[in-house]
Amino acid sequence: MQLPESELAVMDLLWIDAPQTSEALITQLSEARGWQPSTVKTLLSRLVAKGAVRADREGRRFLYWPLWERSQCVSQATRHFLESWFGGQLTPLVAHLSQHRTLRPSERKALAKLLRDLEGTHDA
Amino acid sequence: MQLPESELAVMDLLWIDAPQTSEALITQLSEARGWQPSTVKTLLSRLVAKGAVRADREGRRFLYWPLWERSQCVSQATRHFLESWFGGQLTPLVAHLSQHRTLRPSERKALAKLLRDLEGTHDA
DNA sequence: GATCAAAGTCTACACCTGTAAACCGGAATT
DNA sequence: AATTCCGGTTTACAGGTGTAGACTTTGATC
Repeated sequence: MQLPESELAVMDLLWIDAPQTSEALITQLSEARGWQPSTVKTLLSRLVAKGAVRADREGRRFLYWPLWERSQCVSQATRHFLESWFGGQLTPLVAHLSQHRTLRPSERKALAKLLRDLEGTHDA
Repeated sequence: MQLPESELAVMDLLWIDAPQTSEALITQLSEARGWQPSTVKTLLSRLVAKGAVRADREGRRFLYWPLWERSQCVSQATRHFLESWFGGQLTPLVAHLSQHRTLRPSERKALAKLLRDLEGTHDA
């Protein structure tokens, strides 16, 4: 469930659209990150090896599907991040951001709205 | 400004209280993480090497001070994390947390209050 | 059927990280 | 002065990560 940076780049593409051929992934990542085809192939192998991606043979090539769900990975990464820096709490993170001007007013408003919406939706 | 997990553990102690001797750090980390004295020494060396910590000779031993500011490191780590998973935005993170029941009501309330407070404090 | 090209597998290699033992120099103690 | 002990420096070593070349296989083409 742990995804290093470069493997994440591959997963991100598969989460946007699946299945995809290595060719498609190579094209996108070559452009977006300047990676060589080999690099992408290696990453795909590693992802398949760790069970994050499934490779279905389709004729001569493979079709790659993400097996790990994005939301799962996000949860994991988020938990880890908050744990490491904010005692596992979200509030201190927001406090930090606001203290450092990193929380733009638009974001603050969006957040406030989101919280207002939640207030009703969720149970007490 | 990048701090791997284990070095962060050392910094966390120095951010709580500085300066500290290696002995003090070793004691705490031996207890908290089960690390051998050598491990802590290695981490201190690495931190000094990368300029995150200063070692001031005091008689036979050193006193260690954090040079990197916690808030700086937090900002860096946060930016990186949000960038990696949420397109650099905070709102999607909160949305994710709320969708996955990871946002306890108490946290939600604390957050709402924080945002209300900010509303006045900050400029338009 | 021989050949080519593309997709996949193996090998590589340097750097980072976690974890720690070995060693060394000087201060404290006997 | 000899010995011990403690803090600091060096060396170690395996596993993960970024990045990619070399080699292999297999369908496609001449």
